[in-house]
Amino acid sequence: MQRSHAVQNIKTQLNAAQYEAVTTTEGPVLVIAGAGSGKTRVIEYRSLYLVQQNVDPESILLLTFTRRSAQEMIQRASRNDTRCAKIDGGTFHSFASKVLRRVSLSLGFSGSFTIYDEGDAEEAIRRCCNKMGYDQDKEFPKKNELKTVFSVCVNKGMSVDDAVQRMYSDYEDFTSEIKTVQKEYMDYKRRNNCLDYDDLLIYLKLALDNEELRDRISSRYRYIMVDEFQDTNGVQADIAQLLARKNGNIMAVGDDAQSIYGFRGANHLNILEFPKRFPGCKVIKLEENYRSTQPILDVGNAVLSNMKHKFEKRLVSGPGLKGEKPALRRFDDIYEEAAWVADRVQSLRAQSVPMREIAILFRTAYTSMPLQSELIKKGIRFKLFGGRKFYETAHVRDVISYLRIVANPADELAWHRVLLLLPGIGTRTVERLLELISSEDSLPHIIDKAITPFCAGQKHSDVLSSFRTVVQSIDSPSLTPAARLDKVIAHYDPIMKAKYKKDASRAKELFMLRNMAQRYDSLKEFLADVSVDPDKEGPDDSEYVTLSTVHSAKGLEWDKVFLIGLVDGVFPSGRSLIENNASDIEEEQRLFYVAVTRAKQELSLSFYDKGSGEKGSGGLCRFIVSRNVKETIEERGVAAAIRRPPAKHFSKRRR
DNA sequence: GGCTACTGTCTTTTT
DNA sequence: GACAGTAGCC
Ligand SMILES: Nc1ncnc2c1ncn2[C@@H]1O[C@H](COP(=O)(O)OP(=O)(O)OP(=O)(O)O)[C@@H](O)[C@H]1O
Repeated sequence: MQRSHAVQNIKTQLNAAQYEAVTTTEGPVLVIAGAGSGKTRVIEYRSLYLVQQNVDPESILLLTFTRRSAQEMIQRASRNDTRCAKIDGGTFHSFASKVLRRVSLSLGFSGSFTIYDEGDAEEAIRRCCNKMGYDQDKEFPKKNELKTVFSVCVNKGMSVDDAVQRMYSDYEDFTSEIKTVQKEYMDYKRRNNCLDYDDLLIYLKLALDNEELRDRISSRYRYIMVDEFQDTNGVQADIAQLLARKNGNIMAVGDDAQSIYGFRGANHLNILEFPKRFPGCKVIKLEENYRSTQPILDVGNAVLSNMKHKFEKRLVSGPGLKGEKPALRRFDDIYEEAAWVADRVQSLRAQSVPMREIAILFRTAYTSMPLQSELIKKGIRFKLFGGRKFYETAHVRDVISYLRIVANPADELAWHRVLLLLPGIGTRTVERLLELISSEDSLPHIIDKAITPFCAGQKHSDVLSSFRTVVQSIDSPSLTPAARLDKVIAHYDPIMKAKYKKDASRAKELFMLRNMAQRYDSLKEFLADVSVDPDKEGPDDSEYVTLSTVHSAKGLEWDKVFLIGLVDGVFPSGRSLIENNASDIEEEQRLFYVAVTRAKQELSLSFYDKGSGEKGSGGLCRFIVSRNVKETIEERGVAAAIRRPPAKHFSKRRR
């Protein structure tokens, strides 16, 4: 009785196609539909529906693109039925990290592995190059280029030869050296008990390829749902398939026109070929858009129609929402634009528009700096997404490294970092110490055999013994991660003050880190989340404007959206133009489509003249210049720009 | 010999 | 503002 009431309730929240997707629980299902058509809502209500059919929530697995979106969906479903909180969800990477801690021994490595972020991986590669003496050659590929090659090999399933030829043909003469570095790098990670992001996927797939392990991992999952399937890569699609092999109940959701992670190996063909991969798959299309007004959708449609790959879909507002044509404004420079946007946000605030319903989107995070200072000047609170900084700043990494050596004493990069901070120790001494450290197998041994003897005859013996004491004291398993951080920070504080003079913001950030750590009981979990979950803070219900890269805005929506910096060479990015690679530029175009379709009621487009540099025209973004797109927008003069006195030319010089 | 402080270069997008 | 490379200092 109660159940049918609940199902009835679900039905009222969905249209017919959505309802069909929600209630088709058995077998493979593909939901493919345009932006704002209610795909996310399908996943949310399907989770709820399953649980209300008395499916064990722990047997439902929800794989999404960011952990934040998984958590949000689960949270919303839980509001209707608290059992939903037990649904298992996360990104492919976070799922892999969790599973591998459990089964790593069967694959031949310890469960206490460290996860490298991009910076760590590059540093490890640098060390491998040095070891081989390749760093002497100035022409040799840079470490980040090498990382890209290795990553492409994994994520696009290519050989080193193909990857080098396709992406860096200049380096073809180095191909055999590059292969050597790759081997060295793999060896290095194994010795140090570390995995990079790609390894997480590779090893998870490896585990799933083994029948017995696959059973151990996947038997508990009876229903699997994957969001944003157009942005999965080959390995991830394989993983999904292997996980679903037993029960066959898998739903993929996505929109091929919104594929924006090709640079990371995503293959938008995955979603189109999903029915081939899963024979008997039911394909459901959602036709109506519930998010945006028709004039906003018209811009999206015009962009869609310009794409080389033709998408037959057209976005139509289901409820027939009316609204203003999106406006396009031109500014003299980026500072004018920033000042104008900040002004507009301020007047919206004066009209009591909730700040949560406003977002300012841009192609690259660092171009938002002028805007940030304008908002600060006006006392408008904002939160920045994308352009990942926090965990990458030197001081945060320093502090985290102390914890890493405790969690995994074989983590050479962490030792390297921590030792270099000590006075009187430079690169040479660090290398000597690392040599000693690598031959010991536990932290106490390392301290006894390597650190203590070294400290003996040193000048700065006071600092060195303080270092030793701290490392020893944070090795106690009974301490919480936060308590350990306290000790580390106490030791690190004077080092930081010496390194960065008077910088209060860094101390504040370490305090934030400590607060985050407080939510964890286990050190390993905390460290795993630091690398696998970029989401820094907990829930925050204060009022703030969202500043975000378009990539990080995927799947989200706001009443008012300002899309700034629509300058050819900025958006599309200069990098994509310089290579003149058609598929890169198309990805930028899809990115623009994603950006436009975030807005519910009001969309403002703006650009400034940059003057043509080497890359791009420096004028208006090429995706807007097309006649059919221009017809969907309203070009506005900028009264505000004239109002601005030359004050900000001042700030321009100072920036 | 090894450490440190200084200078010039370059900055897409993210798990 | 972070990093690589370099010159000078202990
Ligand atoms: N059946 C419906 N009736 C009314 N509103 C709906 C319905 N389905 C979805 N919506 C609303 O439409 C908006 C967009 O939905 P949703 O975020 O699920 O779309 P999406 O397809 O996931 O979009 P994107 O591809 O951009 O991620 C949301 O505000 C959602 O609440």
